[in-house]
Amino acid sequence: MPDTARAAAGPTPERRYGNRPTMKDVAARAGVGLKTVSRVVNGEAGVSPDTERRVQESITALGFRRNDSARILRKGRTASIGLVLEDLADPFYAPLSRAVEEVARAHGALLINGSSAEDPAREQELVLALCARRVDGLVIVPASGDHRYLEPEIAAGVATVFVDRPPGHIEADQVLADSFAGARDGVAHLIAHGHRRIGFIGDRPGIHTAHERQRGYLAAMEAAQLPVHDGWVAAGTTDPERVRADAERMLSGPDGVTAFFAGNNRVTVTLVRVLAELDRPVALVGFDDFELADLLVPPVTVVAQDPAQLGRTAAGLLFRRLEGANDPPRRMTHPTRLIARGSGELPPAT
Amino acid sequence: MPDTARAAAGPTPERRYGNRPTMKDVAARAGVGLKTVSRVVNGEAGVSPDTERRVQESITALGFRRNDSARILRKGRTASIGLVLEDLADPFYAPLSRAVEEVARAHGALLINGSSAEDPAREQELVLALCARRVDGLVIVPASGDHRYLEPEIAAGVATVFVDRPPGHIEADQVLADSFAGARDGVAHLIAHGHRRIGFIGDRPGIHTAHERQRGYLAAMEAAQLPVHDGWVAAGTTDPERVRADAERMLSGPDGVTAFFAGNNRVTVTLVRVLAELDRPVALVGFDDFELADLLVPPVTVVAQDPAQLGRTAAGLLFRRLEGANDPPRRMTHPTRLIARGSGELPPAT
DNA sequence: GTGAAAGCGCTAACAC
DNA sequence: GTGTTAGCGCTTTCAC
Repeated sequence: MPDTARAAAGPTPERRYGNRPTMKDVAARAGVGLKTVSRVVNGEAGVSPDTERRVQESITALGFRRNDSARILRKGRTASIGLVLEDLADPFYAPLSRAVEEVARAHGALLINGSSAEDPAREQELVLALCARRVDGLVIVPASGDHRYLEPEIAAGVATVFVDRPPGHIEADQVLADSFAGARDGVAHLIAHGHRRIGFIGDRPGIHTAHERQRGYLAAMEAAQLPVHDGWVAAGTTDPERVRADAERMLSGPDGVTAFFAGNNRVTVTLVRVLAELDRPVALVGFDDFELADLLVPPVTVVAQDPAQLGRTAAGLLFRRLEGANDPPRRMTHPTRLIARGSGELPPAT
Repeated sequence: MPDTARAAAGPTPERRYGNRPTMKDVAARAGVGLKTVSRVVNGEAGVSPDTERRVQESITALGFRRNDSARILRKGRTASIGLVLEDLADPFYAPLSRAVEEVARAHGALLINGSSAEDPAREQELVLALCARRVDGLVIVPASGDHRYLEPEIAAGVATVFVDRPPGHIEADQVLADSFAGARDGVAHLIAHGHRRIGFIGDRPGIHTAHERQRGYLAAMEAAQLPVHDGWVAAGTTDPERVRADAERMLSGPDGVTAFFAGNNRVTVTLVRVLAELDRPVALVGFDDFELADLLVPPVTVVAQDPAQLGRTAAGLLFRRLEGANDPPRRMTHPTRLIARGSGELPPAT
């Protein structure tokens, strides 16, 4: 009985991957050696046209597809990178993720991604799972403040780039927006339009960007020699209930604030809702641009950053590393841009 | 020279994965057998506390992390699923993607995803790359109309679920929203508010959902015995310029439309912009809900579907298959929900 | 131009 | 409890 028949007939041995044919099967059916199949599959030279045809026929007939798991094991490169961020569905991170994907694609790599849900333990679990898969590199939007768990991985050669927020307690490439300057300029913009009592509502101050934006707010107030009352700064979750309660508190009383600076897009949206219910105009500048901001009434003035650009830069840096660049870790800071649309130019209510 | 020393010293052989230690290295350093290390790493029983401690120490010292590529090769399961959709960053698909991720996570699987950019060739390329990685299953939002290329993969046991749009020329599980009924009811809503000249602007009719929604529009008009002029139906890319041009054409002249039904969220948003520039009110109902729809002026009436729910259902179906369910492929249709907010209840301008 | 043999790092099966 | 062996499906090396 020739090999060809043996491969096709008989009691099929329990095979893995739902009984997929292997190169060996293809070789047997085509009556060639294993290596020849490998050559054809990988488009290597040194196969006669006739042999190649026979192998191709065998591949099609058997429905063969190369098993990249085995290939990866042998080659040591997975041609995949990992992306861990807070929430894939967040309108800020979705374009970042998409940009990373495009860069990966341009380099022939697949993207594995996961949402940390702002939970440090989950971030670590995801990152280490990706390392176990031997992704070639990682792009991380940190949820955790301590990344020493990554030291063995980085030492072992996993390229790592942090984006949007810096890593904790380790040195690594990072791509950030200038949160401090952005917030400072946004608040200065409100001050320039006559506001003296300005509230700041931000995300949890443990988050680097949130902290920086709060610093920016304080810097602008101080630069204008304006006092900041205790109740004017609120930081916590971006839960709408919390934001609403803080906003309403800041607005109450004769000394209520006449303007808000919102620390991120979720806070901004909640504030838009709160302010829409008031009978007096209250100014608003928000950090992060968002879709339809220009269609609201009044249109919302924002400090915009470009998430897709952050993602592109981070992924670019990552692939530079993968191609061998080994200069010291660098921090790249992207500027923000104030977009005046109306809500930030409202004068203080009298 | 004992094994321990041999592993640690001497001219390090060129190893892969950036010179990562293997179980063999861990075993040598701990002075135990390979299988014992495997047991400890995988939390299997049958290791004495003392041995376990030694192995753990060795793991930490060496910075060992199990190579899942090798594990996958051996076990035949990758504990990962693939998701291919149009655009990860689209506000409709991002929550779908996130929902699939959550279900995957609950089943201990990672998610590899890719954007097809509505390009059939790119969809196929991505899907086959995922199959080569031997993902356990696939969730696909089709860009292509012909999925026969998947036949060998499905035959080989790759579980596949289509979501948002049905597959072409193959049988497979599918999870859809009821586009036809949703559009029909949305248009009937406009008719109920007195409109007789209603324009439909949709996505390319080659897309299943776009086609169904157009059918729904026509069905509602016919049910009300309303004529549909040639110029009242426009289908094409969701490019804002195209949508704007079509809308302006439909609005012009004494017999211009008094209301629009928009085929998806991108069209809706462009129409909101166009209508905001007019000096007369024009009614609008859009397919797909979107953030801030309730804050626009007027608030936008929509036919809502729940993308996260679609994703959850699809992923749930996928894991049912992975757990062995082999009943015939099924189609699950989710109902849509009309949310009246104002723009769809405007009467026809006189 | 082609193929045989070794081995990537792990787990399964079985021995001790 | 612990270790040895074989082999997952591929690529690498080297011989023909």
